[in-house]
Amino acid sequence: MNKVVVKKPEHETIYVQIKEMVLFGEVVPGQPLTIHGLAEKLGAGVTPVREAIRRLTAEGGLATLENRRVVVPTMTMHWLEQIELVRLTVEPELAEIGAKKCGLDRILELERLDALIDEAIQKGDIRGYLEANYRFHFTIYDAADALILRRITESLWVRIGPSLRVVCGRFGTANLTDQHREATKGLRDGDLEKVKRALQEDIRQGMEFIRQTIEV
Amino acid sequence: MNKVVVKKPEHETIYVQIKEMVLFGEVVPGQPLTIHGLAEKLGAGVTPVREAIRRLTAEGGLATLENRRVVVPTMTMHWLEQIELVRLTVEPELAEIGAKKCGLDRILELERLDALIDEAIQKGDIRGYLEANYRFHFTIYDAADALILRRITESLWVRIGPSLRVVCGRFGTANLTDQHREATKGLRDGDLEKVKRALQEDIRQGMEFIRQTIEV
DNA sequence: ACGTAAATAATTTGATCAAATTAATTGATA
DNA sequence: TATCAATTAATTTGATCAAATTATTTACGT
Repeated sequence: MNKVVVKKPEHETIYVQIKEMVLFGEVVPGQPLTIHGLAEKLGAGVTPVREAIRRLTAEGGLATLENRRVVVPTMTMHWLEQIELVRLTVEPELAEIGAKKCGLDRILELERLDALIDEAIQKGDIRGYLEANYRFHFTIYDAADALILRRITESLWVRIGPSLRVVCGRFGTANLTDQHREATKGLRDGDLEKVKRALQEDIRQGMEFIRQTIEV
Repeated sequence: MNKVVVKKPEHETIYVQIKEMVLFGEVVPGQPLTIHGLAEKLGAGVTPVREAIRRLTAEGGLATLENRRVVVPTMTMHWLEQIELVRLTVEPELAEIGAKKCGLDRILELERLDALIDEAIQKGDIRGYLEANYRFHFTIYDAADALILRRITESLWVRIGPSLRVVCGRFGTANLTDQHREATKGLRDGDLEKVKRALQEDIRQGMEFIRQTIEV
């Protein structure tokens, strides 16, 4: 009867929920969020929501104005360049390390996710696309078992989530392209360099899409 | 009478205080921290302390165990490598951008801080050394005005703060070396490449010190 | 002495409330 | 109608308390 069921505190659960709202485009750049509003929407008390917001703010997914108001940050060209620099350094590295450790089960999972992505694109399901795309990337990254790089990467993804939502909304999902097929092929062939290059190109394309939605 | 005095909330103040405890070595790797203990020590209520801890945990300066206990994380070789990779990418970049925008006032400030560092080394003042060293680096980085890179860097520094404290404690401050003189010379001469190389070398040296204190 | 179970203490967690702060609305005046 | 001050409403903030959880101590039997 060795119960290893570690009951997680509510602020942890709330944190994940709000993070996914940001990550998967349920929230729009510039949108103001109130503590009460979130608490009500999520059916939670105000205390756990506050802690979750602080955490997400520390990660860059939200921002507190000097008025103490919490908003979803809007992307700027200046930020985009910084994010791209770090993504292009960290994510291909994560992908290379991860690719070495990817077993067949994980490769199959990746191919399943890639199919899900295509399906979401077909249906124009923005939320579905964003979620499957996220899970595809982080399924590789998680294999790398590099906590710090992983957390840095996640903090960059929460920053671009709302912008990706705008991209999909403006241009539709049909025009989206990615390098996932190349990546999974590389994985199957054990070609680490191919995986790395695929991720690099995938990131560049993604950032380019976002770049087009930023007003000068 | 345009009063622009924005009174900051207490959790913000507490956050800064705890962060500096971590950053400047007032806290030791593995050390447990309690919410009540911090609240009492800092003369604050328990609510702001909780929010500050969540924030710092998100940045990696603290960690919550599965027991819900909060501790100062201990460095591992695995983490060290990840931190070094990102530091060597981001900080020289920040330094180069920052160096371009450094006016004379900032250069003078840097030389003042460098003198402070030497003084602290002389006196064996660990806390003084760590604080001056931090301010030296971030005086350059702040000039770059690149918020995202700056926050990533800060999150790496809170991870190494406690370890640097251990380094100083074990080997003494007398054996510390840095490349600050090279950096300030480069700044005065407008030699951006020199500044960048100095920072790279400075980081490499610092990480090497820490590496020696990690048990295998 | 040693290990184990029960009891006690300490801590975290989340709800609730009052005070402070900020935003929105109203109404008066030009 | 537009502007500005005053009022009202909404929100954040921090303290406090009860419940839940975890750690520590005590007591007991071998």
